Amino acid sequence: MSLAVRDLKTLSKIKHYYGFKYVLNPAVNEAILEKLQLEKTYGNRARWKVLDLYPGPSQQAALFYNRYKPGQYAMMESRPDFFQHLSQEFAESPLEIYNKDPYEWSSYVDLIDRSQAFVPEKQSLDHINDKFLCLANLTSTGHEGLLMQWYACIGNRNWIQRFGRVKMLLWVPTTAAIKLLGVPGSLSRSKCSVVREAFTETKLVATSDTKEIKQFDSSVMHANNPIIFSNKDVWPSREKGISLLEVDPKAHDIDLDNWEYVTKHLLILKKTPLLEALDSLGHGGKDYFKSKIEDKELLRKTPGELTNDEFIYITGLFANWPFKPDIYMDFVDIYQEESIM
Amino acid sequence: MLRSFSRSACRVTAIQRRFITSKGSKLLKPASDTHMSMESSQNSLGAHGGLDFMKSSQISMSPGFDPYDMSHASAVKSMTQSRDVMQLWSLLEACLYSKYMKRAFSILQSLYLVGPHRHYFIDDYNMYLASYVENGFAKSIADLDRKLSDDLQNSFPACEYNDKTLSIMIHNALRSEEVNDSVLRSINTYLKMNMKGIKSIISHVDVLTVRDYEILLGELKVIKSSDIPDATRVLVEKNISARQPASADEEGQESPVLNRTNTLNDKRSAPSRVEDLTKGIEPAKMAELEVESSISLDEAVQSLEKDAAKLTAVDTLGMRVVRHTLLGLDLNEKQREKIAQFHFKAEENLLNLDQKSSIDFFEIYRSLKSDAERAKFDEILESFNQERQKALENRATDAAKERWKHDFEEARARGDISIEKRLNVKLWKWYNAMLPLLKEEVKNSAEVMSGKVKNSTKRLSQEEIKQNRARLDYGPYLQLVEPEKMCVITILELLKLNSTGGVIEGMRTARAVISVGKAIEMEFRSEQLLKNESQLFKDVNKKSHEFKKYVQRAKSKFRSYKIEESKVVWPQAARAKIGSIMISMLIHVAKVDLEGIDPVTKQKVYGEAPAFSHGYQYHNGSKLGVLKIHRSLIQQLNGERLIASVQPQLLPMLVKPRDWKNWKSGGYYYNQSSLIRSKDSPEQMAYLKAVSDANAIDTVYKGLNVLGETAWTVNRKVFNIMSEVWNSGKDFLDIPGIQEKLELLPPPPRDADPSVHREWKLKNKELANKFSSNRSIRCDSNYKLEIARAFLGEKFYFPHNLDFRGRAYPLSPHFNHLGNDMSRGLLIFWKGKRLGPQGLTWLKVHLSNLFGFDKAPLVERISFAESHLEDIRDSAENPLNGKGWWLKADKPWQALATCIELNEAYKLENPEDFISHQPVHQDGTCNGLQHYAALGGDIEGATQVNLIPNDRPQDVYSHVAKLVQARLEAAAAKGDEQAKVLRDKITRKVVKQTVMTNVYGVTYVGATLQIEKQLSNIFDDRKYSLELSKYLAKHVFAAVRELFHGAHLIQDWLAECANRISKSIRLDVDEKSFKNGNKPDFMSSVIWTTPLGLPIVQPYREATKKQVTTNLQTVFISDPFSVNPVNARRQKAGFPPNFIHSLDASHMLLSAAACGDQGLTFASVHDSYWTHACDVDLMNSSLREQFIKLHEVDLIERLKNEFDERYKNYVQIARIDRRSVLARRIIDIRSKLSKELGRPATLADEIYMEKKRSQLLESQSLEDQEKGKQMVTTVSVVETISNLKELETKKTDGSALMILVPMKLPEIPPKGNFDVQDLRNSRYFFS
DNA sequence: GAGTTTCCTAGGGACAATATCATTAACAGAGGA
DNA sequence: TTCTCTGTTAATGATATAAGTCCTAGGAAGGCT
Repeated sequence: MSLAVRDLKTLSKIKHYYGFKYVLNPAVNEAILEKLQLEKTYGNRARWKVLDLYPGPSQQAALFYNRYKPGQYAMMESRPDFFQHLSQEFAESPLEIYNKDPYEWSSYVDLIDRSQAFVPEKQSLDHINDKFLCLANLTSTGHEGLLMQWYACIGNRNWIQRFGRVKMLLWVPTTAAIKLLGVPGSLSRSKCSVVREAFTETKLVATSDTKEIKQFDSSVMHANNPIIFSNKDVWPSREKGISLLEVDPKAHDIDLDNWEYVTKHLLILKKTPLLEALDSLGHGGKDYFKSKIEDKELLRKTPGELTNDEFIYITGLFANWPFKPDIYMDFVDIYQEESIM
Repeated sequence: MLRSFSRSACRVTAIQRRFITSKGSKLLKPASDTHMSMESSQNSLGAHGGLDFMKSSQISMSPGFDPYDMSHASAVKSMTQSRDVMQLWSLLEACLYSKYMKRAFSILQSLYLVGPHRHYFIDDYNMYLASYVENGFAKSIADLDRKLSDDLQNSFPACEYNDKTLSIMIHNALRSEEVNDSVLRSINTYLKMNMKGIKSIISHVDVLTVRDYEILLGELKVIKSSDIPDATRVLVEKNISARQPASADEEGQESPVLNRTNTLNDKRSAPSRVEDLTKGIEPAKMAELEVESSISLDEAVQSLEKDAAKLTAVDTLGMRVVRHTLLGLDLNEKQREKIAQFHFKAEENLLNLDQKSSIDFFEIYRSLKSDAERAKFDEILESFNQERQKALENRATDAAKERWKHDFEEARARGDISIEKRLNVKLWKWYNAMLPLLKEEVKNSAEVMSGKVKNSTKRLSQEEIKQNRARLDYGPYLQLVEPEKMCVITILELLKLNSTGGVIEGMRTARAVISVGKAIEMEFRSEQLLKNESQLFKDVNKKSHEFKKYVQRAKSKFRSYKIEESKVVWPQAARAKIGSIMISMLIHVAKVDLEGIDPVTKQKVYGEAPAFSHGYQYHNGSKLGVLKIHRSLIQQLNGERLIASVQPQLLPMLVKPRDWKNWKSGGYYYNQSSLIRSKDSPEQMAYLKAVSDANAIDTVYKGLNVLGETAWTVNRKVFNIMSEVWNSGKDFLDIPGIQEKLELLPPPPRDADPSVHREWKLKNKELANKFSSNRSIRCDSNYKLEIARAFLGEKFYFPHNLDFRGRAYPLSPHFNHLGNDMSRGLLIFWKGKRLGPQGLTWLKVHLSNLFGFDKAPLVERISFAESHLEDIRDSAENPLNGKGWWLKADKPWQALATCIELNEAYKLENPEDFISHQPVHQDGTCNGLQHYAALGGDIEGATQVNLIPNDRPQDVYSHVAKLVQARLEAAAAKGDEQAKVLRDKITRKVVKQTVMTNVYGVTYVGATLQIEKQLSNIFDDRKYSLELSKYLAKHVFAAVRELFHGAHLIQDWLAECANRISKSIRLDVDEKSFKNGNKPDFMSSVIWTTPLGLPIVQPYREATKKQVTTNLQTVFISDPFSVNPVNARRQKAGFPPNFIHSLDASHMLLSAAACGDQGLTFASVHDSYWTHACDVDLMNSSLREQFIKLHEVDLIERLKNEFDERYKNYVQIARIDRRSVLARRIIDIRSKLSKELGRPATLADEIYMEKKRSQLLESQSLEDQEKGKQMVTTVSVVETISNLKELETKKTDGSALMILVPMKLPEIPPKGNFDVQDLRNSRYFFS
């Protein structure tokens, strides 16, 4: 049996979209699925488990299910209007709806560990998990933080990523996609793009035809050749567009704590020559690294031009620095004191 | 009685008066002139209880006076100009001091171009000219003549010289080698050129030196002795007679200064303004008296000291006199010996504790037997302290440096090379490393500025070019203070800022750079005063003691003259730039030695690292520049006494503060402080200046001076106990214990659930927070204790100034009587008074109050103390090892002090004979509510807060608690779960703080937190208790509202007024305010005048901050001169409490003045008033009288009149239904207007139209008035409508029409029947 | 159908700061009229 | 000589940063009496 696929006109009647955006043109969604060629990764459909976070109007879910009929398709949605919509839509279908907030970490513990309602297979780190796929929509600007944390979870191997290298298909605001896909030396190079580089292989699958897409690095557009759909297919449609990312986690053995400290601090001074920037890592940083780094060419580069491998190299030196600062004291507590009588 | 009846009478008079004054003043005159003209009519104005309100409010509302609240465009223009002017001034000043005359001249040219400033331009030119002369650029008299005429005719044609210019010319003429005929001719010409009389020329003591006066008077005989300003005159005459003993008599006869008619031109030299130390005595007489006594002393010194066997050498004669006088007192042997050995070196820094062989002045003073002896002692101590104060204020940095050097040399002598070197040794090394670097930089920037380095001539790298460009910016400021001093300042500032701003082991960069810049500026200012001083007095014969007094007096006069004159402050950006230069140099050179473990080899490694490191940290995604201090240094700092780094401007004073005479003259001697500390609000400053110049706030000065006159000393017994506790390092009462270093929790495994990571982060933040707040409390306590230690046995004073609402605060922030229980416990009055019967009982009451037992009738409180006599004795004699009864008090340290005092008294046969120094406090019952009750005439409220006589004091808090209880019962009965949980938990303590702060406009959130603090003791679950607190806060608010209904009506009225004012538009706004469509920027802040005449301007505006590039990083600082829209929210929320505060401040100042008149020693903490135990009754009756005096007038009515007047013709925006008749008429008018304009009319156009109408209506000509009446504008249409309220709609969509309506303040709530006169018999009003 | 309740959203607040890029304004200099 | 155009630079404005997201007021809607 096939699930009904609602069109934009119908779905736009849902009252609240809670700041999220969805592509509601079935043709576009079909084209995307076509392009992804998920069947190559997920051979065993019957044991394939899909977790759909913030499914919203669920057009994509319906299309997905119709196309692949995975063994288990679970949706996590707690927003009243959407939950209600889903309840009606999929009452008689094999799709499972869980009234839990994907924002809460505890929702996953409940779903997976406590209730055992959705138990994915844990797989080793030498390949992408071929029984578990995660779909999510994080297109609300307010949820950008969550997106970044999910990326961090990939590095930490916790959250759903504890089941191995779980592929994720993420709808995100185009601005976030731009930030994540920044390459060394580009304008949009930032810490989160280094995170992306370190932990994942991320591809731009599709993006709306808004003007921000000029800011994607040309190499990205070239290599990923994304589907560019009309922003009119997005609901609710504003001037800012959304993009779909295909995230394939990588295995890594990075000394995370030190690496975080080093990248975070160096990238504040994106355009300052590395030698100078290194001084901001701690007392006497300049002298120490100058004595350790042989490659003077590297010292002339700026943090914004460094690749993750170079960051890892610097992290290694940092870790062996006898007088390195305490990286866990790296925060401030503003708003105390200041009470001048 | 109905309010409307009593309220209207006053209004008529106000308007009439305004009419009179507005006719009398000219529009374009500078504000101060306008006020002068008003002064003449002031006598008729003082109708209201003799307070200064009327006089002052009229000044600030006079037509010519409009400092800030003008139309947006003109405000922006004038403010940008005044900002430019400020910047130019500070640059000009800097250039002059560093002798860049060329650049200075070009700055002058820029200043000249600033139109509105033209009026004052001559002052700037004079400054330039004086510097030109002083630095010897004028080769001859003719040379300068040429320059002057050339400058004034060609460069600055619109500028005219004034008398000061002439005095500079004269000074220049007198500089020439010999004083011959041509000099005389020139001088005569100058004198003839006077604008306001010769006397006016001669009055410039800041230009003319004593020697100048001598020549003018003695040799050339071109001026009369009576023309010379008082303080200087005596000096000049004495000097002449010293030089020419033969003619001394002759001159002497001429000199008696009886001429009192010379006040016309120069107010400052008015003889009635007697110098600080000689209050009340005519100067000339005083001088005579002193000459006599000191001369005889001089002789006596010789004879007496011959006998003294082992006197320590004292070099100056003055100090010999001091010591001599001390020895002449009736002292015991031990004291004599101490004095004999004491150095009496004023230069010895008070803070150099280890080197100070201390002498307990207080102990000596207390042991004196007669009043006469005490008076003599006080006088001599004052003159010694005068010198010490000067040394303290001026030599702080040198003293620090000397100490470092000393320690360094000592260490070197010992051959000490251990890694843990003493801090001072390090500092000395840094200093020595930094100095050459700085000198080089000073030289470089000097070269850049003098144009020697051209970017084009030499091949410079991009960076050097950039650096040179920056040098052009900060260079001038770098030349002002000796490099040596700047180095010391930088080091001290950075150490002082350790662990501030929430940074764990360091500080915020932004704060650091500004602090350093500011400290350098401060140094420059006081140095500048000193330099000028020595320059002008260099020829004065200082050898004899007799002269010292005159010199001192003349200098002090000169100083306040100079302080008043200074108008420049360095722009924040300049401070930051200078600071960053200094800091980056220090970062470069300051190193610490380290040892650590190599993570790879696991070997011990040694190294060296910069002591400071610049980096960044994130907070919520925003970056924060931080300056980290190396951990090894932090550990050392914890153990050090950092007292030396406290700026002297932050310490109590050893002598009586300079009296407040003027809005920027008072307090410290070598540092300027302003009457009101309104952080960068030029708006309020402008108002303040105007009323101050018109002498409309003399009561304020008087009150403040009384506060400043109170002499204090440290309670040695309490200090010793505290010191013992402190040194144990354990936590005790509110002093946290020593904590080594911050231990954070280890991170959880990486693959733990994200929620675990989150928990870990939160916990660590909490730990860090706790750590640093403990650290800062301990550090602050350390400051207090160390300052107290330095001032042990000393007599000292707290100079006060006001916050923007008029509340008084001591200028010295660390240690003062406003501080916590600990500071208060340490302070006692210098002066002692016999307890007497009343005093003894009050002391007991005081103790009872300190225990929190303060709401019982006095008898019960007395018996409370009496029933604990044994505990008191135990606490006093065995504070740390006894039963520790005092520890149970609400305010333990003060309780301990009182226990000791009582115990001492009871040791006497008759305790009433005890001489007590302990301040006894009298606190109002929720002082804010007292004022509200008086304002609203609210009988029930008045009863609750003891305005109405009663035999038992009322306890508001218990009462509110009861009401809340009742509400909870009711709610619980309805099945409210939260109410059920809470109903038996409501105590007085739970609601107390909320009730108290409710008056002061505490927000819902704030109240919730307060209550949560109390509930957290009962409930463990933080979340749950927070929830309950929220619920309870609502009930407490409601209960207070119910109980003080009248107060809340007033409060709401005040808030609504503020709301409307801050959302109103002046008629002369322009389009710029309308830049975002129909949402104009509102510019009017709430302004009112306190009963004492102090104008208050609420400073809440939307701050605009900008990034400023400095050497280290950019810093984000706000520009105080930018014109910003008001922050309506804060204006509204702030006004009710601020208004009440301005009233309690007025009450305090009035009481202070009254108590001062009665000879009481008086101190106050806002609404807690202190005096000697024996004087409490006297003070109490004063407090009541002054409260009555304050509230006799209907203050609310008067406030409304003031508002109506000040905000007359303002309009506000309303929304009405588009379909109404009114709306249609308005649309009609608008379309007509559009047609006339040939474009769509905007709100701005409408306002312009309305402005024209109001101008016509207010015009003098009847014809114009008639025209105005005929005019139909969108506003005039609204005026005809009476049911506007009904038409208003809240809709924001198309159905609503935005219209302008005249701003109208709400009607005053009706006043109740309470008569404030009843207060006179209420003895629990303050208790 | 009026009023109450509930739920959403905006919007205020503390991106209570800083590096860097983009855009605009100002300015100087050259070249043409 | 004066004026206009163009290239350069200074000044100003905008945006991203990290990564658990605070709360409450106000308004619309929806479901109830």
